[in-house]
Amino acid sequence: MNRILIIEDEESIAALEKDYLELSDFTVEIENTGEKGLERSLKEDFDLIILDLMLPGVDGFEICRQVREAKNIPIIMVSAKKDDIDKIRGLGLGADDYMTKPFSPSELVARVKAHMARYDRLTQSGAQDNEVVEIRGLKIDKTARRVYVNGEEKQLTTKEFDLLTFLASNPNHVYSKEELFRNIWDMDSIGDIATVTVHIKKIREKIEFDSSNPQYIETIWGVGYRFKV
Amino acid sequence: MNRILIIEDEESIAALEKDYLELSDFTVEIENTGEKGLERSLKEDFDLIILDLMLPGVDGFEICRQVREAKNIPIIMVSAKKDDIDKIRGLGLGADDYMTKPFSPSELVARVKAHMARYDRLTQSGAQDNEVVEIRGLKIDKTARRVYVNGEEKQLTTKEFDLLTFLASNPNHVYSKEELFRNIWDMDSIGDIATVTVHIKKIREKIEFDSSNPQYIETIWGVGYRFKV
DNA sequence: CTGCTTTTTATAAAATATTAATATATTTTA
DNA sequence: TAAAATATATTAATATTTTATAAAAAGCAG
Repeated sequence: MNRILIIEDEESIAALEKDYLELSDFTVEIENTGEKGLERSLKEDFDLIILDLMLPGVDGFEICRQVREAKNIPIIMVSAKKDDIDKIRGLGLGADDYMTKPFSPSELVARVKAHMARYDRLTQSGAQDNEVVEIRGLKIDKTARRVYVNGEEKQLTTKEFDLLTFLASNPNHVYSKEELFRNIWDMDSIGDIATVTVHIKKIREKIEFDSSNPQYIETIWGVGYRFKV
Repeated sequence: MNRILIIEDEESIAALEKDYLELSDFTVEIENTGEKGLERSLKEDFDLIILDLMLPGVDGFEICRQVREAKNIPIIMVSAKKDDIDKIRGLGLGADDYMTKPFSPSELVARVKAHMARYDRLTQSGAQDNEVVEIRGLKIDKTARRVYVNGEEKQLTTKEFDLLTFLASNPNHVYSKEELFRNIWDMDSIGDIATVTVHIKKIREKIEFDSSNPQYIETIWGVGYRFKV
């Protein structure tokens, strides 16, 4: 799944871009201010950013600079003034592309695709050993032991991570608390299976939108738990 | 040193491009035919290719396709016809950029620089065993065994350097203390993994701004350590 | 011997895991 | 259908584990 963040204060333009990109199966989110856009760019896990230059608050130059300092993802800068392009280049901010308004949406889509393809080409070839499980917005990077929900990283503890990873790696399979305990805890550890319940609750608190109506880990009454796929 | 190959049959244009690029300290070579250009592209080790579409013999489309099959280096395609750009895109040949003649030489230079910078950025950061690792202000020169934080050199001892280098060379990967010990200490050395902890602390004291809130080496409780990328 | 690095040891501090008690929800049974 | 029985959810207190820190001991090169 490819997530794109559009940072653009003109809502109609942002909405238009979003529509076209979604037709090409991208997941698109919009922020209207520089502050929010910068914050989410750094915190969440987007695959590409479309960045307007003129923004209320933090401007595009500064956002580009800060994002590039932290990440290598493609950044496409958008500006109404043709002169700005030279300025962006001159500053060496590390933007990957520049478009002047107005532009055709299909042109934007073409460029987005090209940048993502190149990014994949250049980064994937560098032996990536990360084992990743991804189901409906939940992404588990086993090597890095990171968990993301819709791109946002969640901090799980060791047992929480192990338990979630076990369930997510065997989706659609119902495990009793005893089975979960045997699989995740040490063989010889004598313990109460109530601790499984508590951990499930904690995981839900962290990854579920509505913890009392879980969409990832389901309770099967009288039997155990199941990761819904 | 950055080597560029220009594949272009109009000698005057090729010469002009070469002149400008050499002013920016690139090493430039020219081929006038598709055959020779393709052969050298595959055989030699260029950092970027500027490729004219209309060529006697093998045309630009075919050259682009074949080079891209073998290498990831940036390819800038040049054409006299604006319509060709859509065609190149449509074919998904994996060209990195397109320019229509006539274009200003400074424009070309700017694009060449941008593409090389991106290429370096994306390939160097992908955990390879480069001699220099650079992540968010931390620079490790493995050959010289020097460490810099925001340009300032820090004096690390042998073990500290080895441990930091190992982690930074495999960023985003969580390693247990046992794994770190096995990888950095001699196989047969019987030791306490507590020594890993102590070294981590010492490294943090030297490279972190706030040692108790580390931004390079993270602690993954109950599991080990991870170099944050 | 001397100064530096590395390792060990002990203790403090931090984070996490478990237990236990209570509340809530679901199923069973009368 | 209501009460009882059972299972899970929630919360908070307690226990355990893990790591950080500091300092001493051991090792080592000049």
